[in-house]
Amino acid sequence: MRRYSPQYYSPPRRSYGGGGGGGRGRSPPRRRKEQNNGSLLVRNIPLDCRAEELRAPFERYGEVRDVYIPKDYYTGEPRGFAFIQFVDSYEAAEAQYHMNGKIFAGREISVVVAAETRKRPEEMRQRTRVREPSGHGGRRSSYYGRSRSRSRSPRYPSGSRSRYRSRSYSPAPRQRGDSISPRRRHRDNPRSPQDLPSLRDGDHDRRPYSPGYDNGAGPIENADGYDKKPMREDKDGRDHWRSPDRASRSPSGSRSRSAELSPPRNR
DNA sequence: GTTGAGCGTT
Repeated sequence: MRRYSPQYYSPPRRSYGGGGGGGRGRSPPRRRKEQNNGSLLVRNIPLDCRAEELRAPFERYGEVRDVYIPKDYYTGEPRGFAFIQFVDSYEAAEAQYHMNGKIFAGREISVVVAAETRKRPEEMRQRTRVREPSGHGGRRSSYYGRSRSRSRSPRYPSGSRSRYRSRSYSPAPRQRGDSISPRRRHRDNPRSPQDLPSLRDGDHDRRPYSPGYDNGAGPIENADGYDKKPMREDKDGRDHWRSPDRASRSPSGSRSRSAELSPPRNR
């Protein structure tokens, strides 16, 4: 058995001077070809900052593959930081070095190298949801006050696989000649015979995502007192709306744990 | 091929 000598081992702190918690020291102190995966973490960005706006200054240093602004899973509010994934990690490092401490939108942003690639919902679940120790019923959700205002209902997360996916990311700008799908064969589209007529019309600006920034003021809010359901009420809409547990519900009436894993409903 | 619920702030 090899035991680690009690030598003075300093915990891996942020190696890259993110100056702010970036890097997280998750990366081992080992010298690697690149100390990043091409992902940068940008902190201190305005909440109403758009991915495109962020991408612009960063693209100067390299090709940005993706820009992602994580939002609260439950509230849907931006958290004030963003991830910028570069195609080349070297460029990412350059961008990090140059953009770190730069003034963006009147704020000094901190750019650090991201730890790793994005996390999966599964990981997120464990992360955001504290797993209570089995045995004792000590239910203590002492993680950050995530569900601060649960007035708003989440955009129907993965659980509902709805197409309402709020993608606040802006995919890499595809240069012409490299179209992802030159011809999309529509299998059956009874609803819209034409698939996005004005989408690829000339040099239209790439607007892959229209977030709930509609009015800028509030994301998506139905505080009008109007209890409008986000989900579609189309006739076929409810057809989709089929609880998974309902179909596979055990005859014994045992509650599917799907409900437990499911995010907190609005009520 | 992907995945967006990413390391965070009051």
